[in-house]
Amino acid sequence: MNELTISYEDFIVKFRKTITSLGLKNSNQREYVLKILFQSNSHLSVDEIGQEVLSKCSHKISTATVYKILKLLEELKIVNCITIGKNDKKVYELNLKSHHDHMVCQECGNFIEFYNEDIEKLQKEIAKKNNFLINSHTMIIYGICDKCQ
Amino acid sequence: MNELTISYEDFIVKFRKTITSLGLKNSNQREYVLKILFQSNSHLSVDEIGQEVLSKCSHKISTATVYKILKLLEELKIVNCITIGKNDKKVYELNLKSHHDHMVCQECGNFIEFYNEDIEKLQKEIAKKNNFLINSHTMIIYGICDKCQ
DNA sequence: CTCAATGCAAATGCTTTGCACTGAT
DNA sequence: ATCAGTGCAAAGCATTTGCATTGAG
Repeated sequence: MNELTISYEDFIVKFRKTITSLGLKNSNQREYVLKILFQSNSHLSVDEIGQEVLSKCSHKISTATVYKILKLLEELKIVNCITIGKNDKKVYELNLKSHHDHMVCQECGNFIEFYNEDIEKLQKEIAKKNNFLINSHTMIIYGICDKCQ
Repeated sequence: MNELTISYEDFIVKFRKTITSLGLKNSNQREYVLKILFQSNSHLSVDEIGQEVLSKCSHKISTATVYKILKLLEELKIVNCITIGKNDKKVYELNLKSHHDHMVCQECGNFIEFYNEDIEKLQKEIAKKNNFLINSHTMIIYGICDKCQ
């Protein structure tokens, strides 16, 4: 589920082109956030991204800026955001991975990612039956993971 | 999807028994909220519940109280809460209906409910494979509904 | 040089909490 | 009479916004 098919270098070059083609300006902050997301295997919250930028890039980044950057990246479909769990925390991940859904352990908070072709197919069928045009979907299974039982 | 198998009278009598058996005290406010949820076909936000209580029960209810009541009802598994859409609004519905998932129209905000036995089965299989104990799940398909296309 | 991006602080919105008062048992 | 429930206002968070400053092109 986690094999990225693109190197960070290629990814960032592509990102710079995207930014430029939109008439926007790139910034170190944007690349810091992307680097952190690229390196991370897990889903990160806004605060976690800020902390990681500080510790791994030695740069204090404003929380407001992180929000602004993530908003842009979401619009560009470069990151995904999911709202998870009891406290409805929002977490972000790069959109490089193929689509997948999540099982969340209510004990330890860890995620298991999964993908099931048949479920995707069934979703499309249901949508078609209701003449509903699918844009995206989220599916989260809550429970207790192997370790925590 | 919407056929309730219990009358409001029976439902509220059962609720009173539950409250009493827990050593709690019932209140008009709790019954107002339950009545509104019972009457409603849609998912209501906290504010909407407050407004409906005012207009249909002629009683101004404190928002804090609505939150407290909903929290209790969630713990008692009497209501479900789902977080939906762009603005991550929380909406509530009675747990009387059988389990179902949702399609949300990103244009008009309306929901279509659906239930699919095969998807439920597949979820259970996936969980079993990962030795994950399912507690609950949410599945939301985002897109554009029939009317809005 | 120009205009977008950043960063701070203030503002907003949703939810929770503390506490005095009300009301159910 | 007792103790839970309510309602208000204040406090807490997460997120957004306004605006002056910084920096990329």
